[in-house]
Amino acid sequence: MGRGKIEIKRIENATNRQVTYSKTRNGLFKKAQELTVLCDAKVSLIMFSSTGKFHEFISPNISTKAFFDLYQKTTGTDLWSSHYEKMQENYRRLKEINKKLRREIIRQRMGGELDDLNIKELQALEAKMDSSLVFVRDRKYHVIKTQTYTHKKKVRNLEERRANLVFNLETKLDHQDGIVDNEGYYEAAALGLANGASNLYALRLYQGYHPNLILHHGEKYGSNDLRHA
Amino acid sequence: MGRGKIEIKRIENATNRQVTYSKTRNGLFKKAQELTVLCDAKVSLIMFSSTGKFHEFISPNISTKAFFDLYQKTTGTDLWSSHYEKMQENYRRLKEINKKLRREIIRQRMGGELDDLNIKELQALEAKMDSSLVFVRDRKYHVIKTQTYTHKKKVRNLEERRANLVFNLETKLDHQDGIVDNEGYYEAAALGLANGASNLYALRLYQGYHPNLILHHGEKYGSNDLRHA
DNA sequence: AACTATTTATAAGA
DNA sequence: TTCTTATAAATAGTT
Repeated sequence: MGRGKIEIKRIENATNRQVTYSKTRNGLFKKAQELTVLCDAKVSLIMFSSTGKFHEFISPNISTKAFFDLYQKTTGTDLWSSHYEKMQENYRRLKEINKKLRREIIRQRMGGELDDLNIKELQALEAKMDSSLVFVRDRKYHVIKTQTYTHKKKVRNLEERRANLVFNLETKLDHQDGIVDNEGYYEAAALGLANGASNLYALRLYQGYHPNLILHHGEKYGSNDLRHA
Repeated sequence: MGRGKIEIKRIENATNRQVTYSKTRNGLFKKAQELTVLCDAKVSLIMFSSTGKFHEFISPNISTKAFFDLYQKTTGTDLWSSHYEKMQENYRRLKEINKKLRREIIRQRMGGELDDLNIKELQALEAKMDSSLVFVRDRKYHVIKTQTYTHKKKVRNLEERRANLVFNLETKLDHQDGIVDNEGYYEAAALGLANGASNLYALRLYQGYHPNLILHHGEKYGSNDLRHA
């Protein structure tokens, strides 16, 4: 509107463009202000000219921050998310470091940083460590005891099984006489029961500690029940 | 502008207000759009009606996020800071918890959570604690030794000083003969040097541990130099 | 939502 | 930039 009508396209003349920007900007601000008052609305109007100049209007009944919060709440968008993510990434990283430190603390802190402690603190620390050590030792002995007991139980189980199998085999052989001699021997060998081999296994098992090893040997007996011993 | 001029104040009639809001909003959007094209500007226009209805225009040559980033960069304000602060507060809080946990770990972890460790881990932990305990004990003994040495030094110092004072007093008495007998005795008593009292002090000091106690007694000798012993 | 009389905004010129 | 002014554009009140 004015002396002549203009086409809505970029004004190439920089001066004209600047003038039009200035005029229209004022018009917009005035209208925004009117809208705020007349209609009790909240308006945020921000603009940057082609030369980067910045102008802003915001309704006086709200702060910029509150306006943006309202904007986000209304639109459901989260303009902070990228910032959040960066911080959370940082947060996770530091959390991981802390986790590592926690582990390291147990192993190394005892040896260092004692210089800051006075005699009382040192005595308290010593007492606490002493009693903690008792806990650790108790636990260790308990584990060893349990493990030994379990091993003994397994061995007992194996020996019983061996005895049964030997008994069965002998009974079988007794009943079948010499008819299946070779088969009988083959079976006994396959089961690891021929001669004193089984006793050797039992001895080893008693000395060994690793349960998996036991099970591995146990499987040679063809008995899955051992897994639950 | 229209059939009649209106005063720029809140329109009380809700329907009229809504109509005016709608018309003016469209006008604003049109102008914002024109400004964007004619002047190659970046415009953000956001508004909320009195009933909370939301409408937005943003120049197509920029995203909302980029616009806000530009806004912050230009204005120097940081709309994220409050969010940052909340997170940082949370962060600080968790850091404090971690700090406490770290201390607690040293004191309590040894006694608990041992159930998850196997025999090898227990043995390693026992060994580590054992050697750590040696460190603590060494440190404790070192502190005790240093403290004892310091005490001995102080006592030696006190004894030297006492000897000097006694010597000076005797010299004084010798030179002044019986003229100031009473004064001399008074002075000696005030200084805590009469008869064997000073020896008792020295003995106590040697047995005591608290430096302040020593200084307190030392002050009775009227010598501030003892503070630096 | 349209109409339109009237007000308001502004293009061009100074 | 600002002022002026002719003219375009927006819109208050009405239908």
